[in-house]
Amino acid sequence: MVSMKDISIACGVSVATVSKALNDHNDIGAETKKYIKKVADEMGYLPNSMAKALKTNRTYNIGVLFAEEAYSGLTHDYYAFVLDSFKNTVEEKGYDITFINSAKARSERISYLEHCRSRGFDGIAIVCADFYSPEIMQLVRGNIPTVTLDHIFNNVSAVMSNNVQGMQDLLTYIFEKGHRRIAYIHGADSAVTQSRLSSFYRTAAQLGLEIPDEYISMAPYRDTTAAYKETMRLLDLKNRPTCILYPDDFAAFGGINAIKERGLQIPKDISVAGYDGIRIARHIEPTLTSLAQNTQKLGQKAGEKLISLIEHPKTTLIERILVDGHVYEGNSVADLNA
Amino acid sequence: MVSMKDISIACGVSVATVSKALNDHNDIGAETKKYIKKVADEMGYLPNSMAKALKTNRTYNIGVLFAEEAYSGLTHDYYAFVLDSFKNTVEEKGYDITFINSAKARSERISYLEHCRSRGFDGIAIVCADFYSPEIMQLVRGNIPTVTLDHIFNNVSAVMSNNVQGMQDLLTYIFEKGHRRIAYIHGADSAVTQSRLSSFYRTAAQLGLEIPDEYISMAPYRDTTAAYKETMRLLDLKNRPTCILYPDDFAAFGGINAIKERGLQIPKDISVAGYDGIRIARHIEPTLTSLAQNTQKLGQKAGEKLISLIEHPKTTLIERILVDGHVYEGNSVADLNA
DNA sequence: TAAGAATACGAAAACGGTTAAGTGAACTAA
DNA sequence: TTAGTTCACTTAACCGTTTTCGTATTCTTA
Repeated sequence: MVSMKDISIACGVSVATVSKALNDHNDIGAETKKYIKKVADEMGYLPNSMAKALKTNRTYNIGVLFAEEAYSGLTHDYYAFVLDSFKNTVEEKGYDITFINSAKARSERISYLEHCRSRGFDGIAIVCADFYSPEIMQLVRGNIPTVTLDHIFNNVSAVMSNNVQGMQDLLTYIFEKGHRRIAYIHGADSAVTQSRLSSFYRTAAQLGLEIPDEYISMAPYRDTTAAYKETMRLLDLKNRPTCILYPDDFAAFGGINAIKERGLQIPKDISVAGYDGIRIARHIEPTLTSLAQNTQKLGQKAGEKLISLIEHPKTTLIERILVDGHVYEGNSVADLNA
Repeated sequence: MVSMKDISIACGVSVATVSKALNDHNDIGAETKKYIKKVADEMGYLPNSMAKALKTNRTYNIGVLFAEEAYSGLTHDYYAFVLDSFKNTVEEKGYDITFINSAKARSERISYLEHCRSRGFDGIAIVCADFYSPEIMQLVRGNIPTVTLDHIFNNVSAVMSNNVQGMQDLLTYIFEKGHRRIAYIHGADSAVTQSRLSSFYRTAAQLGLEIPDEYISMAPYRDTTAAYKETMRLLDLKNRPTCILYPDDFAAFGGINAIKERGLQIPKDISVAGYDGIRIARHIEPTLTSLAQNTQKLGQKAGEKLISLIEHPKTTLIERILVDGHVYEGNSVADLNA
């Protein structure tokens, strides 16, 4: 690898001059600057990012935390899209992204925070994780610029999908299609679930909808089997709903299977709606009506906020950014007005 | 951040002693070593990875290249699973992974190779990319230990899913279910497509199957619309196939839609099979029979090979590793023997 | 024309580690 | 006793940058 020293020798100047020339300091003559840059280019010079980081305390590297459980991090449609967008946003600003982990084979395990400190990440994004674990708590208190997704900590910027608006829009859409008996199988307890559930009730009240208790139940996110069971239960009700909302699209597929197994047709006999708007749901019959998250914007906003926190720590405020989703209209919800 | 210097002062020894104590060199007394480690621990010492890398020329960081086109990199089930497995494998060995890109905002764009050199990656994995672009060519010739997935370059280790075995197993499975009129909609031209297609023909010959030309056609990978059209064409044939193979599971959904639209039932009236074995395909009806790639093993083998190349460059041979898949038996292929 | 300012560059320390070579003390062996 | 080892630790150079002070030269300006 050719270093500044090599260039300085080739140019007959000091390495200080080379450094300043390449960084466009203004105490270097225009001629010299041009010459040094030309030589650097010809010699194929590339800055050594470790050396630079060591000296400047800036790595231009962002740590991203993804749950380590399978089926929930990288391999989940929603998170993958958010990450992709986040990645593109920060890379455009000259940052790289590295996954945070706690492996560190050679000695004993280290904590997430220790990993981040050791790597000198300029900032970190917590995309999906067990937000209630002590390790995550330690991480967010570690004084590294941080942004979280879909979870709120004190004093930490967060980008959230607007679950209140989302559920409201979705329920209103279904209501306007003429449905009055609407069931909601919500996900396991969490801040996100709380938002959606309370928005569901509030919107229902505003619309003058009656929601019997038996219409509300729980199935964990992405659990097709549980959704299948709960759907069966709903179908057995004497006064069964005309539409069922699911925790997410994946779970909705479990429900759809139950419905088909009963010989019912969607949306003729019963309607269903999902949440997330994953890609595949638009390509299979029935195409699933769902609240599509704006994953592109979620990732972008998170990236922009984080970089702002890194580069302008004094003037960037800690805030919560809400990103609206929109109803993706498939053909799984019948229009009862027709 | 507490450094070795701080510890050396606290312990009344030189920083060299601290370094050697923490790295378990054997020219440090047992007592001293224990004491230094204890103090380091109490003071919350963490090694500065940039400083270490600068001196040792080892970053313990691996660059991973993912296609930058949407719908094909991170956000694709297959690649996401491979990456996840790769990530877990190398992290267990103390390596971190960082995405390779060519953004570098502040000055003009840099090439992938320049990015890797600048970051000092110990090794790189090319998971999915346009393997024929000049930038990738430059990258693989860059003399950084490299492993590619699903593509073969001279002098570069590659981990490949065994498409020959895969197609053979899948076709044989279908044959054994009694099917004799089998159509294959293959993907766009590529090394992978070539392998599968030639294996399809060879296996068919071995089984004594007659494959009319009209049974073979092309639809790009993951293109539901194209698969839909080709399926319609096949359904219109006077002597239509009893089973259709698709380029991948995603495309298969397009085909399934076409079949359902014709009022045909799967697998009663016609059978279908996919390729990849993506998760969602196991949760919707009909559950899709597909050749499931062993993404876990693909990622793991790639990780192990790469680390071996990094740590034992002399004794590790450049090779191609084939990873077998297996037939995932859904209920989309009818048993005609019954 | 001499003093002050501006210009263009260099010397050297520093960032936080690693490691080859050196050193003093205690220990061994003839 | 003494030279040679071994042990335990220190010195100092180095990795490739950045940046603070200098400083020598040229340019202003009174």
